[in-house]
Amino acid sequence: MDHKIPTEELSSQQRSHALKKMRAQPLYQQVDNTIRRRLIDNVWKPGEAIPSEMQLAADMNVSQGTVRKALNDLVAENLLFRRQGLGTFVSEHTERRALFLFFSIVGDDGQRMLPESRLLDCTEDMATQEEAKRLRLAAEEEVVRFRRVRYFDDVATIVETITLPLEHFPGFGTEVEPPNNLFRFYQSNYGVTVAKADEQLAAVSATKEEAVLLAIEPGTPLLSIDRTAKMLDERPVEWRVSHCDTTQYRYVAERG
Amino acid sequence: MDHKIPTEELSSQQRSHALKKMRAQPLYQQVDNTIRRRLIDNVWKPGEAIPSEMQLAADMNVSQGTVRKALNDLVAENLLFRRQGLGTFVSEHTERRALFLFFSIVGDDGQRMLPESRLLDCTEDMATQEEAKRLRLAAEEEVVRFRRVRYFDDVATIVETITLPLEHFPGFGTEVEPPNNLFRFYQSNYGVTVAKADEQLAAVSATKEEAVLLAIEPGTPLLSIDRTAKMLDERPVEWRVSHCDTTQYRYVAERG
DNA sequence: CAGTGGTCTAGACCACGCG
DNA sequence: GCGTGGTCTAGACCACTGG
Repeated sequence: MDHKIPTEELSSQQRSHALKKMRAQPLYQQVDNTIRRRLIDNVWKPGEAIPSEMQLAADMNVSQGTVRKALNDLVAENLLFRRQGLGTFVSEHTERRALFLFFSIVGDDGQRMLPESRLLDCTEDMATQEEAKRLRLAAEEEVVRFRRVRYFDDVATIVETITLPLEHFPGFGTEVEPPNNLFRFYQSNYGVTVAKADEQLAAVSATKEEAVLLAIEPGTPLLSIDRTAKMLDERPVEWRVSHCDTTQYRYVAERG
Repeated sequence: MDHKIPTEELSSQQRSHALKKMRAQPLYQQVDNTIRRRLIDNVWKPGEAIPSEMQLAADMNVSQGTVRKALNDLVAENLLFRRQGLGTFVSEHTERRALFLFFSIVGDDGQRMLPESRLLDCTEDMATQEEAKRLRLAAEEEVVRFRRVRYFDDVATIVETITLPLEHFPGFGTEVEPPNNLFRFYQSNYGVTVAKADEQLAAVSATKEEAVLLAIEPGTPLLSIDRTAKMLDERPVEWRVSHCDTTQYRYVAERG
């Protein structure tokens, strides 16, 4: 920060100029980081409007254009969205967001829909070695582990095993049954916003139990989707392994 | 592009202002489309530098900032890349690009590498109904169809079936054997640039033939990657179905 | 050194949503 | 009408590259 005049009697504009030279990071990245931090700290909550570009620019002693560039990046990451004439808002985990951002299974016809869920079991336990690794937990930490079957149009299609660090989800599953849209539930009840997810896919054989649950033959090929969901600050918060019968459904992706 | 030229004694600023009102499309999108068109028409070829931002701005009678915004979008789509101090360049299908943009299989350890290929067969034929649908071909069009096995560290892992419209690839496969990096070959030898690809994944059982080729048991679950690759103008140019043994490898994706 | 892209500002006007 | 974001311009200075 320095590109403004290093003298005494300075207007706020001149002041920030004085500090803007020799900056290690571009101004718009500093603005980006500041805003990101406020999202992580829940200073601005999902669904709410953040201050206007002009307001933010005045607060941070930068021009509107610089704020705008920072906001553009955050909008591109789906952390914020804009509505012309209204303002800039913090993204929420709506049904639509879940469907298009974090759910990649579609019907043979390309139809997108969220499957219904039926809970199989839910227990609290110490993290296994694999769970600790995926969730970056220290040894001996507690987790909630639950499984469910998911249905498209009443046809059982997916068996899911989900592990959550109990630290971030106190009392999870002991009071109320986990709802179908988990990400929205994490956000509204625990202040945990899922921002990104890494997925690893492989083909596996249906176990006997999976065969019963999905009404298929044991050994039928299933698509395994191994997903780690992360918060705004990149910390993992959910590990989910979904085994999906792809007779009538497909996992879709776009590259390039 | 119209908001310039047709007046006599106006400053360029006045001129552009006078005609920039009431435009249907933002200026930067018109610039984007113009540049995109030149890429599609191979006016600027892969690897080459395009004119500088200042030059483009002067050519199109817009400000550098407007050109910049258009270029930013094209860079975000990986169609162009910039090198500070040097210029803006048209992207090429390098090994690196193939690996990170269009190849999603990684080792258990997260290691990325391109597998070697061995051609099984290669024939010219009429497009099947399915092929015509995937490649958006009219009835009775000719295609080249070939299959190959791909090896990671000399271990057979993937069986691929690839279909190309002969129209875009005259003489393909009859003269030289298709190389390992096909996209680069399409680009350098046929002027066909693959810009995007849609993928559909499912789990399938290995056929007897696949079992032999991959040295596995028949019925072993394989990951099926059904991919349609598209040119800059969205026209499909390659249909590829890869059946991958995921014992030691994974398909990776990132969401959100 | 000149030329390129990268950052930043200041200010104009437009398009939209709401009271 | 007013405040919001959306587009566009003009011009400044920085950082990097090559000759």
